[in-house]
Amino acid sequence: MESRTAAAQADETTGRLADQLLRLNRRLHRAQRRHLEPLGVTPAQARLLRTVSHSETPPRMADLAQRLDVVPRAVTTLVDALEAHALVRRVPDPASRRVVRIELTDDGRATLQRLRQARRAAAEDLLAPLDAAQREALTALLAVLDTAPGRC
Amino acid sequence: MESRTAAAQADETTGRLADQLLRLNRRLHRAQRRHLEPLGVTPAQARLLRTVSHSETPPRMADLAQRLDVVPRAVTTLVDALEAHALVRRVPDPASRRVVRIELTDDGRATLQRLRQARRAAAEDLLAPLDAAQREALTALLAVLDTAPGRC
DNA sequence: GGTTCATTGTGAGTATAGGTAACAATGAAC
DNA sequence: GTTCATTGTTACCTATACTCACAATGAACC
Repeated sequence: MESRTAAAQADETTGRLADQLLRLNRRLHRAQRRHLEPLGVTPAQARLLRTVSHSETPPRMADLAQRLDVVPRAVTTLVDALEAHALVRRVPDPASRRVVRIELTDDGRATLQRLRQARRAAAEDLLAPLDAAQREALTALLAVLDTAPGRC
Repeated sequence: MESRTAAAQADETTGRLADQLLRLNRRLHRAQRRHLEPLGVTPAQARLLRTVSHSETPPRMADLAQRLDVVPRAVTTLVDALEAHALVRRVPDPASRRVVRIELTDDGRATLQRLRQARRAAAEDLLAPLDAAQREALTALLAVLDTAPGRC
């Protein structure tokens, strides 16, 4: 009987998490949009931009798709938009004519700087209620989820 | 100098959280979609269905918008879809001809049951790497964020 | 050589989830 | 009774990501 109660409790907790995450994500998305709007960059574009900047060598489209955990086709649209704003450049790979490498432009690097501040502000908006220790705890837990994909 | 390092560390943590949440949310969304698809219900519709079921009295559209933290227009679309599948019913309010109240149908109640299991399975997929204590800690942290909206 | 097969990126089209703006119907306040 | 706020909705737009199909390329194999 007690084990059933405990199990029900665990189910309740597990079920609640989905709602909490969805709700939080919606707020995060809004906060990001608000802060990124003046830069003319959407959240997904910003993420791609950061991913490019974190790569030692200019990544291929397929690399980006993998790192962003997205289907390759989705990367095309994002790069299209960023290239239209001259923040990145599609560069042919000399070694293989199939691959396209993505490079940051000077404009891209510049907006990346402003973007970091915007992101920090957005996260700050959202995370204001948590102190430093709680944020550490939260990232630690999320890191476990991110690195160990479970049954997904 | 050390304080700058600590501040930089905090910024790094704060910034990381955004990425982690976005990534996790994408996975959650996929897991939900996978599990809900056989039921013919999308994640947002499922959430609305649950919200209706948690209300003592049949909620108004505006109530749902507020509880779901979306704009009223978004609720219309969701209810349209659910009503098309005969899972909910729009009922005129006798007290005011402006308001529309949303009631679960018998079919709605039935799918709600199957839906709970699907959601549990989806959450389980995602949260497999965490033990019960960690899940408790995570919900606790998220609850703080949900209830105290910070500067949003 | 050529044939087959896998990789890479993208066009076309779709779905989901949300948002704005305008509006008609209604209720409330003065 | 005129003005104002609330409620839901019509119409349209955006962001994000998906599938499917396909052309171009490279690699492997005979």
